Amino acid sequence: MNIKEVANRARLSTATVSRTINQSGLVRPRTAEKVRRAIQELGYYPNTQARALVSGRSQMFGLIISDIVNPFFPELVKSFEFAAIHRGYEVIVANTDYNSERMGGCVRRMIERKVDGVAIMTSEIDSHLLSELAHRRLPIVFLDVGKVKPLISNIRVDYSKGIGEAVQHIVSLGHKRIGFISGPLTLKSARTRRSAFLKCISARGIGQRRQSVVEGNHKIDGGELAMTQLLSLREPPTAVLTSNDLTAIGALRAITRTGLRVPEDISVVGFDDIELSRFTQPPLTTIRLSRDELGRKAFDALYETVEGQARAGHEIKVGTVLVLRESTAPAKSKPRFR
Amino acid sequence: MNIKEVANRARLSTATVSRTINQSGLVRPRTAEKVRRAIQELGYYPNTQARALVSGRSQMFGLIISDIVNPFFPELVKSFEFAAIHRGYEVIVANTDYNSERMGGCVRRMIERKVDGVAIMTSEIDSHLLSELAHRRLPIVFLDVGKVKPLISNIRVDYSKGIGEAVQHIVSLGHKRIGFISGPLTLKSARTRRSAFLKCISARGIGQRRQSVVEGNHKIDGGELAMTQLLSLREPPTAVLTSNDLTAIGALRAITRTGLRVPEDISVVGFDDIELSRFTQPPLTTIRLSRDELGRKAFDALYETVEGQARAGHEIKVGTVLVLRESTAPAKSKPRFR
DNA sequence: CTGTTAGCGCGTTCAT
DNA sequence: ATGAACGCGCTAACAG
Repeated sequence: MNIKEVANRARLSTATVSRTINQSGLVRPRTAEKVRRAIQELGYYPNTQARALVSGRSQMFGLIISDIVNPFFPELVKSFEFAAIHRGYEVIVANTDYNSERMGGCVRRMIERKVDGVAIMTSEIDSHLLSELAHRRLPIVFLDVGKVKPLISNIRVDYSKGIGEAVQHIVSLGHKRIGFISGPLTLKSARTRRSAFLKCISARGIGQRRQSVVEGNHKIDGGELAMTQLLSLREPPTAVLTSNDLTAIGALRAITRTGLRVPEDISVVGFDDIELSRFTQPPLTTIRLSRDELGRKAFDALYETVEGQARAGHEIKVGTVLVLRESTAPAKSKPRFR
Repeated sequence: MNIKEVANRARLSTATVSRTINQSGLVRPRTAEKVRRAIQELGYYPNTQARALVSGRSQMFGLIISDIVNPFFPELVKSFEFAAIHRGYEVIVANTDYNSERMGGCVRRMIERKVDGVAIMTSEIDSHLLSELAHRRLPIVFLDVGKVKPLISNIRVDYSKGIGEAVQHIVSLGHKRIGFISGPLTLKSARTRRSAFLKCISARGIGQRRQSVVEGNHKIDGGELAMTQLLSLREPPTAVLTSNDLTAIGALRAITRTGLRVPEDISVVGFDDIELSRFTQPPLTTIRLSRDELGRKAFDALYETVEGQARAGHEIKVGTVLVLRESTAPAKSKPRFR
């Protein structure tokens, strides 16, 4: 089943069939109709491989993420794919499992499959991989890494706005001792969030103790552990910001387990606004980073670069915004500790 | 950058290079070494498209799921991909969004991309799509749908064991009124789970009222709503089984909101054992269906069919097993209702 | 407007 | 053991 069979059936040449399929406009409507009928009757689909071979474009994008099981990513993947399909692109997804060595394998696969571009949405990037990539003249879009160049786009997340709003919110509720549970500091994104928080705090002239900034692992158990640490301080914070929602959920658990209540005794703020956050007990006040937007804009960046004539890279901003729910409340004058 | 350049550099023919790459064994070790060096120096990767074109095999599998955002699927996708990469296959994932019309588009994409096989892991399948697929001589693996034929494999989930264990567990705790919250009955999988439950119940000679089997939507809000219905009955059930964990989490919420407690007042059992279930309040007793196993076995089925000489379909069983956590407890003699 | 034909990069005969 | 040449399905350049 190929273009030749269609041509035979329509009693036309393969060229005419090809032109009809590709809407080149140089085909008489009546002829085109014949072609379409033949295609219909045979249930013919063009062979993408062959097309890719001759055109040099695979119409595929790679999407590299850390871990599809992390609830941060599925929405990102979904919106990226949605945008892609819409434009006739296919997506190859690869997980690095937070392992920068696996990244090499992912990139290799992408190159072998001749993708037209790659979105690298992980927070860890091996720098010597970058040179390998640049070498390939492959359009890439990064998340918060490196700088814009020809072929290289970048999505910049503006953490400061959302975190600023959160700190403002917490401060206006009368909280004085504000803690922070970061992600694993090996992750660039975790470091960025942490320093954005610290900057915000000090900009407001709030004294910040070293010990009330602790490290989690961006998972529930890490959040729980970290919160337990904070609770064991002589003067525990009355409000805690976290580096992602899973961490916040862990914190919720630690607090509840101790017999304290959220938000009456301690306020908690998450980060990301994953689906689940609406359903925690209590629903989580959190800083939303729209993965939907991230995925869509990542695709757009690649698409613009590939289809555009200049092949220029783009710099795209994505904002964060505070979502108020029920895990934050005014500070008690005398918080009840055991 | 192609095989010809490598050949030139190694002062050999493209045929020899090709043979070396494909391990045909017909190359003198010293010659092969030359080729490898040239490949190394040029950083050459074979063009997968061209290979696919000539070999007729794309080394890609399609994976069709309902919705990557549904926490049931990411693990499945991950294990499928893991197995695939391991064997040199690439994966194209497609979401139907529970929309059987979109399924058509997904299948179309798969065919266009000339995948070597498709795993259809959604619970809804348009029957007239099946004929289209069968027509293509495309290896397929289904989940609980249809029967095994040449090229067509099937994964059968044995719901009865896990559900049997759960019912047994609940009954042995002294519960008499056992409710069930199903998934949307438009979904085959939901209907299967529901009827497995009903069969179990009646097999044990437990009277089952119609009204204590209600329909959810496999999401948290649906579970909450359905549980609210159950709670408003004159004699609400003292234990509730659900069609998936999200539903169970919704039920948890509804119960807690009413001022009742889990498991003291009402026991809840989930289904699937998603990651999250360990972290609910209380941790969820649930019937585990390993998505990991599902993904791996789905890949294996396709792989065996494609690489095997007989191209036969396979029937693979996947079991379920009860995971005891803390959302179930002995029935109170007189449950406290408001 | 339509047909003929030359590659795209590679695997695979068929020679040597 | 190695090389020359054909063809996979398609698009594009050139002819008509």
